[in-house]
Amino acid sequence: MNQDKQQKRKAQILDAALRVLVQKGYDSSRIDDIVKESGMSKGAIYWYYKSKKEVYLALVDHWVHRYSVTLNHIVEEKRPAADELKDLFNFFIAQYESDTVVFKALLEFWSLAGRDEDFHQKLQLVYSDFLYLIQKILELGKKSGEFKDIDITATALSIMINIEGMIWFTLFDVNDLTPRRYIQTITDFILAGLQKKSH
Amino acid sequence: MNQDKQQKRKAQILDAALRVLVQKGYDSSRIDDIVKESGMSKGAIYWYYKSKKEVYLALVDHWVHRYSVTLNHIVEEKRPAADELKDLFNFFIAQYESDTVVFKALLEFWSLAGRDEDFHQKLQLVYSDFLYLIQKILELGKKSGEFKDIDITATALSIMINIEGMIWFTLFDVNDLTPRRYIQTITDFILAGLQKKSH
DNA sequence: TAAACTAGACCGACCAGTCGGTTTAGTTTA
DNA sequence: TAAACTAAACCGACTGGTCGGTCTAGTTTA
Repeated sequence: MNQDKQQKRKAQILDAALRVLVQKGYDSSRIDDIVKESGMSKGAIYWYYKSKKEVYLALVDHWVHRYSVTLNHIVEEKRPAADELKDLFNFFIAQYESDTVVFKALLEFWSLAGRDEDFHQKLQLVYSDFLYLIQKILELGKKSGEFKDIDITATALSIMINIEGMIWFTLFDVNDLTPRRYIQTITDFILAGLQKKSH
Repeated sequence: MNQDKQQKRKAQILDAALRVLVQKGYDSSRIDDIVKESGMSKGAIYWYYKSKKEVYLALVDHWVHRYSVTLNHIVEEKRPAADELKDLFNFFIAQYESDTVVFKALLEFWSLAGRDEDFHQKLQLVYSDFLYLIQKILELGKKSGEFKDIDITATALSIMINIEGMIWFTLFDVNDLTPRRYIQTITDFILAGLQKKSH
């Protein structure tokens, strides 16, 4: 069986695992749920992954890989820092509007990171990279004279937290506030705080 | 047995439940863990609460009640909106610095809200109230002419998300960034975005 | 024909909640 | 005031069910 087919099979398992994860949470998600959801057999799942935990660790990698391609692309081409930030926000809006399930899963992984060292290590790395990426944008804006002299680390974290905060919309209602309007508001807000007055 | 003793017993259970919750997560937390942690017997716990779920639902109420006293106090006395906001932030810094365990538990409750209707309803209410409180402060600042004409709902949510974002520090490391420095940075940031230029 | 499966029985560990019984604190009786 | 009584508070062994992971015996795919 070729690599492609194997990748498809793995993706089939991970897709099922993702759906199960957001419905039940990690601890209450059953291998048999993944069996049902994926349409594969228990044997097949244990053929590709050696344990339940391995499945979910692979799920993190799967999505990190998907996201990092686009994210790195945003920073690579040199443009005004403000535009790069906007692209970043827009990417996550688009992501949210096309499918909220990944955001829901994220919450579960945060929770897991708090009590499992393997998940903690993996996510620590993911977030270090993500923060580094935002910091690069901020530094760029600072060096080019586009941005004020702000605390880059703290600002980067705030930006990240506001993006991750979209999880909130998957959980609760806020009057008629949409993620799009939310992100647009905080984009304006953040840029107002960052940019030097141009007049 | 008098009310006081009963309340003490319940607090003893809830304290233990909180510690167990952050160590194991909801689904993997065992009644026997609470037994061990509280020094009480299984029978005693089931005497006060009819199920595991009831214990944790009571835990939410317990802390909501504790927090709401202070929070409402901050808004009650009429002072400049910026000062009220600062007090809000300072309250959560103090809270975090004295004990991070409640922040960790919060994450678990968010996760639970995503898959359990009872927890969802309870937290929806908690957050509606909290958002309402922040909105009141923002409206106050707007009416008094202290603040610009911002999107109150979206700004309130962003403030809340940045506060809740302190959870991040219980999970991961960011270079040498502390919650205090983080909150101070975003306080400046937010106030800069909100306040009218005073010169 | 070897790898990639399917179906599902099975094992051992684990655990929420129950229940029969005991203790404690307080009240009534004689 | 001491014995008898009562109900709340509490104890912990036990049960019925659950589930991750294994394994077997056969089938399909490339």
